[in-house]
Amino acid sequence: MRIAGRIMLRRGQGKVFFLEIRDWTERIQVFVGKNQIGEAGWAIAGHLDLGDLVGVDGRLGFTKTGELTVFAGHLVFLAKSLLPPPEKWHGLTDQEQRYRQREVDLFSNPESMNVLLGRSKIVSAFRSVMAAKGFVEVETPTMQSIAGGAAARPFVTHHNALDIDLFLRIAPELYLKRLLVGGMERVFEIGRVYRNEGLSPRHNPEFTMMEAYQAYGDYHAMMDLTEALFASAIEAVGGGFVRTWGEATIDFTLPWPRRTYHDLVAECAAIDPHDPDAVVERARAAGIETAGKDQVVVLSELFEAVVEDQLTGPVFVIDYPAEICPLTKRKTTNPAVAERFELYIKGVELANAYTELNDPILQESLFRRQLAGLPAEESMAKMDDEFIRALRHAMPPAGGLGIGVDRLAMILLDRSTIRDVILFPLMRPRSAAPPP
RNA sequence: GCCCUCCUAGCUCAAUUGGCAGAGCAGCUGACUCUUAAUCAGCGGGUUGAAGGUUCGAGUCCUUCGGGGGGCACCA
Repeated sequence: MRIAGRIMLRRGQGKVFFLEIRDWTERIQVFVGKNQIGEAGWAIAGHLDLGDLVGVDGRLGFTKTGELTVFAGHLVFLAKSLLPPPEKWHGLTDQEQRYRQREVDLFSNPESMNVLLGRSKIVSAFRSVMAAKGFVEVETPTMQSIAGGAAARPFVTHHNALDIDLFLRIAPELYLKRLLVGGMERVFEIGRVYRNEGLSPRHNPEFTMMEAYQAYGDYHAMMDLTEALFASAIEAVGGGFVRTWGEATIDFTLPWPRRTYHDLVAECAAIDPHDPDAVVERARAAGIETAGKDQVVVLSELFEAVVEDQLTGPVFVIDYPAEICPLTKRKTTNPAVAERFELYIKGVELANAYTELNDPILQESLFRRQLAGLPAEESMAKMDDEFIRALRHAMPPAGGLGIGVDRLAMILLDRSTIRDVILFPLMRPRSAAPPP
């Protein structure tokens, strides 16, 4: 049999020694004996160090102690490690180095390898589900002249030939909806979005979002799709539907509860959300500044302060106040309520979806309106003339969905920080001179 | 931006009240043909993140700076 991999351990015993070789799936022991591989092979073997990559041809068998072993008949030097590997027992434990030198982390800590391969399984599962449901994967601009589709501070860059500033996208939403207008009835995109905001265990400036749009669907269809996607992701990484995340236990058994925003505020804050005085009073009690802010902005901040942390299991929070959802269709029975949901798990927002607003007249007026208490930067409502023009050609009624892939990976792979599920999280560059 | 905390050999970590900077692994030399983080004998390896200060004496105390981690804020 023939194997290749990195030398992780070497145990010498005179004219025979044992190697532990690891590839990205497994480790196996190799027996190398002077009499067995001959003078030339023994000469090569003398130069092997921990960290080197070698190829081995030999017979598969068992040692005296019963360990599965490749008895080397021939050794091939594949690549030399000039730098010493991390300590063989503890591996690389320093967080900074694990992120800065991810390649070393990956080959020395199998746990890290499994987590990051697990992330890839989740993304593959998403693609399989979407393909099975007839969605096509597309790619839309990541450099945009208007950073629309979400509320976030964008990164700015510059195109020299056109001499224009461009924003790195904060969401692909508006372009994907233009594809609906064009007749691509089921589209999705998995890609990076960029938000110029702080770093935290749940925030990296670039992160991966999946957005999907389904013509003739609505937000209920998106809830069903979300459940199907998560179920498939859970099956892909294994471990069942009742899972631990840190100290917590999360039960993903389908279906998940669908609770209205209104009911949750009433329940968690113990007030009537329709009573403006009660909302303001309760918000002040929670330490929220209310002066000069619209009622819905206060309500929204109250929701975050009082409700979000109590949303433990997977729960769809549905039917948001229309004023804070400028891209969402209103309920035909109640125009004050938008057909939107957010999926929360242990207080973390994992998904956000709408029945998409497809009325160009209303959309334009919502883009022009600015809610009091919200600076332009924090508003989703940014005028995008190209998008409005597209809507004027008639966009089919549709459901749209966005899922934070990194946060899902964190929860399904039981990691407490988003940096553990991103191959190369953003770090401040080292100022010291790099090694030669 | 604010608060807490950490930074000692390539890696993992010690160093008592402020009193000679150490160990294991890795490396080098030697012994060993069935080991399991192999073992045994020996040898090298340091501007203790940086600069300044207090002190007879600083890895240890103080100040500033750099970097990391955690938390807060931000992220509707």
